[in-house]
Amino acid sequence: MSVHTRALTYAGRVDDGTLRTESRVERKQRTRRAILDAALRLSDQSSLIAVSLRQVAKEVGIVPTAFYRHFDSIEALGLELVDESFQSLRAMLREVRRPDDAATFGAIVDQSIETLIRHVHAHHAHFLFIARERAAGPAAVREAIRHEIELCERELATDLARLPGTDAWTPEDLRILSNLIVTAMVSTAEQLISAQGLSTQGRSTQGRQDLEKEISETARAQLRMVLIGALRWESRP
Amino acid sequence: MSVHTRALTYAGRVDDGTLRTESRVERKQRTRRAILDAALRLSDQSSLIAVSLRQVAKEVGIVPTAFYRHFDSIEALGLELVDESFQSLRAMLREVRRPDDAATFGAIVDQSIETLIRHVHAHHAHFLFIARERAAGPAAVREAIRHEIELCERELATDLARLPGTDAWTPEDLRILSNLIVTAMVSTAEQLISAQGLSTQGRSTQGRQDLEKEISETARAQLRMVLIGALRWESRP
DNA sequence: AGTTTCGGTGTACGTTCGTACACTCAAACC
DNA sequence: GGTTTGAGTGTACGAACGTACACCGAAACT
Repeated sequence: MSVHTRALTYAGRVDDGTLRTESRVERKQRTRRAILDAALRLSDQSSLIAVSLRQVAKEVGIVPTAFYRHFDSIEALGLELVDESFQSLRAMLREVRRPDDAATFGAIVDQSIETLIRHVHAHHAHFLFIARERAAGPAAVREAIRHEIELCERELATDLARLPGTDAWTPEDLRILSNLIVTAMVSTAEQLISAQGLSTQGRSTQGRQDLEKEISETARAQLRMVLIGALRWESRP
Repeated sequence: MSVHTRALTYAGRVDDGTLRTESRVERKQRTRRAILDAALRLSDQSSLIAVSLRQVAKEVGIVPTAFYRHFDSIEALGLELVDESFQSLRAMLREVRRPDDAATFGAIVDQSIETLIRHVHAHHAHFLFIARERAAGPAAVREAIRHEIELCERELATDLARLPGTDAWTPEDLRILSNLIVTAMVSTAEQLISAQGLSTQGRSTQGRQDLEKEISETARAQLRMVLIGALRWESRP
C-alpha cells in the first residue's frame, strides 16, 4: 500500500488536548477531499481511465460502495479534478496579468516564465493531471480540458491587446498568437513536469536543476522569438 | 462487435480461382498485422493502457493465449506501434525536406503545412496513437515517443541551418527554434485529428472542412510568425 | 426524547482480466 | 514418409472489477 495512505479517523484532538467530534458535513468534505487526492495520486502513473473505483476506495480506506456517496463515477470525479486544477491555473494567470504598466517588454516575458515555473512546482499534481487527461482521459474530461484551455487563450488575447505596438493586429491575429503562446506554455509545463518526474527515479538533484534551468531558458527564448515575430507581423490582406 | 472485425481465414482464393494455402510465415505475419490493427482501433477511444489482451484477441478472432505467440505484452505491442507510426512520420519529413532550393520562404511554409495535413489524413490512426500515448501510454511507450520526437527536432534543426539568412544562429538557437516549431506542429496535428473525430459524430461535412481550413490557416500564420521572429533574432551574449 | 438522515459497512453477484497447462494438426524439415 | 515445429485451441484458475442490496449507528432535526 502507498506511503501516502492515511486511514480516515473521525475524531480529532484539538489544541487544548480534548477530543472533539467533527460535524457530519466536515467528515463528508474530508472524505471527499481524500478521494480526490487519492485519484490524483493513482492517476499519476498512466491515466485516470486506468484507475478503478476499487483502487481509489482502498487508497482512501473506505469500502468500494461508499465511493458512490460522493461521486457517480470515476469520470464525474475527473470533471471535478479538472475544475479544481484550472482554478489554480487561473490563479497563476491572474498573477501574471497584474497591471504593471511600467514593465519593459523583456521583464514581462521573464516574469511570466518565472511564474509558470513556480506554479508548476506548487501545483505539480494538478498540472500533471491536466497534461495526461487532456490527451487520454475519458471523453467528457478531455472536452472539459479543451474548453478550459480555449478560455485561457481568450483571456491571453485580451491581455495581449493591451500591449503597446499591437494596433495592427486583427482579432484573428490575436487568436492565432494566443493559441501559439498557450501551446508553447503547455508544452513547457509538460517538460517541467517530466523533469520533476525524473528526480523521483535515480537522477541527481543537480542534474534535475540543470534540466529545469535549460527548459525555462528555452521557454524564455521561444516566447521572445514569438513576440518579436508578432510585432513585425502584418496580417495578409 | 466492431464493424471492422474480419475473421482470419487461412486459405485465400487466388486469381485463377484455385485455392492456395498460405505459408506459415505468411499466416503469422498476417495475424501479427491483424493484432497491430486491432490494438490501434481499440486504443482509438481512451488509451492503450485501457486496452486488454483479451479485447485485442477477440477483435482479431483468436483465443487470448495465442496473443503471446506474437508479443510478450500489450506494452511490447505498443513499442512496435510507435516504431511503425514514426516510420510514416519520417516519410513525411523526408518529403518536406526535398531539396527545392529555388523555393521562396512563403512557399516552404505553405508546402510544409499542406504536407502535414495530407499525412495526418493518410495516417490518421498512427498520428492519433502517438498523440494519445505520448501523454498517457505505458511508461516505456511514452519514453520511446519522447525520444522519436527529439530525433525529429534534431532533423529539423539541420534543415533549418541550410536556410539563407540564418548565419547568426548558434546551435542552441537552432535547438530552441526547432523545439518550438515541432511543438506547434504536434499541436496542429492533434487539432486536425480532433477535427476529424468530430465528423464521426454528428457534424456536417461542411463544418468539418471549415474547421480544418481554419486550423491549417492558423498553423500557416503561426509558422510564419515564428520564422519572422527567428530571422530577427539575435541570441543574447 | 423520538425520529430521520445519510456516510460508511459487509456480503454477494456476474464479468472480465492475465496467464498456466495440455492439446491439435498442418506446414516445414530431414 | 516419418518427425519436428509452432500457431492456434480449450479449459481452468484466482484476482479484480462495477454494482446491487440490506444493514448499521451516530449526528442532525423536530
